Amino acid sequence: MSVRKAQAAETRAALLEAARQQFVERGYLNTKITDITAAAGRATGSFYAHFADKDELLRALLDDVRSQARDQVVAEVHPRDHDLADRDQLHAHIGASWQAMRDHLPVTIAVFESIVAEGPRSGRAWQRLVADTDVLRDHLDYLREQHRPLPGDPALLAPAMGAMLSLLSYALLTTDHPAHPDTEVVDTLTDLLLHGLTGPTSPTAPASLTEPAAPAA
Amino acid sequence: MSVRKAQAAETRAALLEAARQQFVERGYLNTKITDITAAAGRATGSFYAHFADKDELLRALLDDVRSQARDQVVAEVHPRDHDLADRDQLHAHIGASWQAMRDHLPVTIAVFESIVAEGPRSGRAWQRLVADTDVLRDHLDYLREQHRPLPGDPALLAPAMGAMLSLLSYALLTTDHPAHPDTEVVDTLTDLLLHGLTGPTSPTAPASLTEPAAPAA
DNA sequence: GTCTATAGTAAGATAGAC
DNA sequence: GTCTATCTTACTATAGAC
Repeated sequence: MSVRKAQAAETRAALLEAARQQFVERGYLNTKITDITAAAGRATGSFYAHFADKDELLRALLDDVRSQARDQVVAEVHPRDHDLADRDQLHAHIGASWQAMRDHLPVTIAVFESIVAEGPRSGRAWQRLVADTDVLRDHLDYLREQHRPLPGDPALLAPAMGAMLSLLSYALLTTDHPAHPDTEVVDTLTDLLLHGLTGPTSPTAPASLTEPAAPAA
Repeated sequence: MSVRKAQAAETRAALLEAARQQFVERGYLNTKITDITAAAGRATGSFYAHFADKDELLRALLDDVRSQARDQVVAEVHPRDHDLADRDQLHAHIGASWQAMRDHLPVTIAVFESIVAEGPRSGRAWQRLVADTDVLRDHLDYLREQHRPLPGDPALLAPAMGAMLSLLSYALLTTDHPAHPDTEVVDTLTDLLLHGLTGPTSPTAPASLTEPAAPAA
């Protein structure tokens, strides 16, 4: 690679990194092109040598995230018959999603804002919710095929679960002094999604069929 | 009321109504002041005789919604000891929330967009999630006081449930051809939140203690 | 490719007649 | 209070030297 190309790649990388920082600091919509170039220590005009506009830069950031995610998936292998009704496996799924959103917080924020900014008629919020919960839905379909009891259509359940994770992570991760640590959030969401508000044993079930009335925690 | 005042009130109402329409059509952020005045059949300058900016207009819309909601709450009375572990009552709660978001769709959309536009550092997403699920949290606290089993801290559970409702409603209600009717959504969310993915009876429980194996739907 | 300087644009907000 | 016309601003995006 020539010196010129290396410098160009460096500038491009600096712009991407500066953008990440600014997106967390100001949000995607409030970040101006000049905010990015200033944070990267470059001139305004240099931005356009690498990206047509802010949107194209965001797509570049997204590509990075996706290629990373692809590597991870390949590394882990991910069979369809994961049993989401098993607490450990559900916990792992939710924990991984949460961690991914935290790891890629600038992109998480930027994508969220850009989708909302597109306006309601675009229908992209639903599109993305469906797309992002594709794997989840596949697992639920598998459960259904096995005649496991499910509270509803996997095509609706998966986006619903994704909505909870997505908005809650956005809200919590963008708070300076989070009221709840990650472990608590993941544990709570796991138990909520696994057994609901009523807990593992229904409180209305006759006591004789359950344990000898354990004292509540 | 004088004629002049009546005309003014009429213009104000026309602006509010036009804004509602435009917010659904274009979204809050993409709606220009001129879009509102044009849709209301008024001149651009007239806007500023009634509102300082778009944000103040949104606050006016919010006040309308809040006063309506207040009336409804007063009408229904709403005791703290509603039992959210009872399916009918949980179903009613979720159904009412869903219906409210649909009824006030323009404001739902606008508030959502304006919060996101404020950027991540404002922390307002979490603030609003907590504020909007205030009543829900109160019900959960009550359950906890009665030593009912809960999957986690009501201070986290309530916002989590609110996040699911909020983002899912935004995504679904802004789709032209919704893939799922309201009744299905409310039913599914109710069952998911009540008993989780595992359904009312744990699939790992010995069959002898449950019903004689009903065929899956 | 990167810089400085500037052109272009879109929208918010105001002035002043009626 | 409402209108038309205009001012202002803030940002995007480009031009042209190096």
